[in-house]
Amino acid sequence: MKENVQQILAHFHIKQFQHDLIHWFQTEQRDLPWRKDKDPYKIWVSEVMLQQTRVDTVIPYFYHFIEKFPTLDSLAEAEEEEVLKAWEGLGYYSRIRHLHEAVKEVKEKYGGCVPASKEQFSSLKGVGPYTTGAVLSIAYGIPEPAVDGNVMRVLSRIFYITDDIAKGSTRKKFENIVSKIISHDNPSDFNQALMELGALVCTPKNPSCFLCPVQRHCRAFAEGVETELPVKTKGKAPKRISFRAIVLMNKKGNILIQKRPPRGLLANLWQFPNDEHAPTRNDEAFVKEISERYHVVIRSMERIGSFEHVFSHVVWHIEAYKGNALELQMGDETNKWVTIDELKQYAFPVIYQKIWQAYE
DNA sequence: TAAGCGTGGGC
DNA sequence: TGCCCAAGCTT
Repeated sequence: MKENVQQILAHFHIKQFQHDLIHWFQTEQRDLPWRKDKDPYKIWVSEVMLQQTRVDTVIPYFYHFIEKFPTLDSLAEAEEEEVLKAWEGLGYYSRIRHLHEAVKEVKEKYGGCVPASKEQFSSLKGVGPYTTGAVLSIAYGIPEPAVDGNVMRVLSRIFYITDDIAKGSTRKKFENIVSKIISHDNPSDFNQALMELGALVCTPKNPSCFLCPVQRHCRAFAEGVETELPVKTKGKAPKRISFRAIVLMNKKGNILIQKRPPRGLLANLWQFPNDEHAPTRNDEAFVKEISERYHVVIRSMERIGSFEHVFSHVVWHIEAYKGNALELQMGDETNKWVTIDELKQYAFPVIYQKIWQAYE
């Protein structure tokens, strides 16, 4: 039997909760680079970077990205290749492709000013319900819910909610609750405080309830069940895929690289020749496959290592080689022979960076 | 609705 | 070590 929102909020001291939470945030919040001003563009960039990504990982990327693209217009005018390079290593690369497309639209349609309209902003590429609420509340002070994993964890404990947070439909229930309890005087600090509390105090494991500013409002703490919340079902085990890759050098000392397709895993990033699409069973078949697909003659080949890389939904096992080759065709848009120096301009996924390190 | 989509850190 | 995770969105 699930309670409705009205029942959940019965006897809940909203004003007191808002004050306890916001006061704590204003005292204890971390000094983070995207909190230095309320520039909607910078807030937006930070929110996209922070999707499924830790604060400590994001900080150096944020500094570098904002230095390189200090304004929305500068990002809108940048080349895709350069933008992707600034995202190299952050993961979930569709985020930056969508952000790039979105800022171009903002430049064209809204003169480079991030729209404060929920309808307009949320229609942009890569902007979902969370990002909409986060940017509108933090940058513009608009009282919209910004429900992420932190908020669902915190509120599942505060209100003893046992819905499975792995289900998409559960987020709406929390948005409904937040829209009832959000501070209209300070929606920015309220939303950020819920997330900050989840990151610093109301953590997934071993929550620090003894120093929680809203302990007196928490049903889970009162019942002693905080470590059993939130309820979250597990995903299925990732598939394993094995294939080979090879770093090829021609007589001029150039390296062959290939741009990945514009959709799917690691879209638009660069890689070394491989047989991912049709894994071969032995060296002979591998040489034949690479020769035909990449229009090269492989003159020598040597194994340089074995690599495993775990993605969210798949595990790659790569046998890596290096070799010398003759090129039979000039390069094109997706297959290029580049100098070792030029390699640095192209964005590679981490697994191929590791293979390059083994080659060097 | 659920799968696809990265990476690095913590325990 | 092998899991779980971290400020989600798209299809």
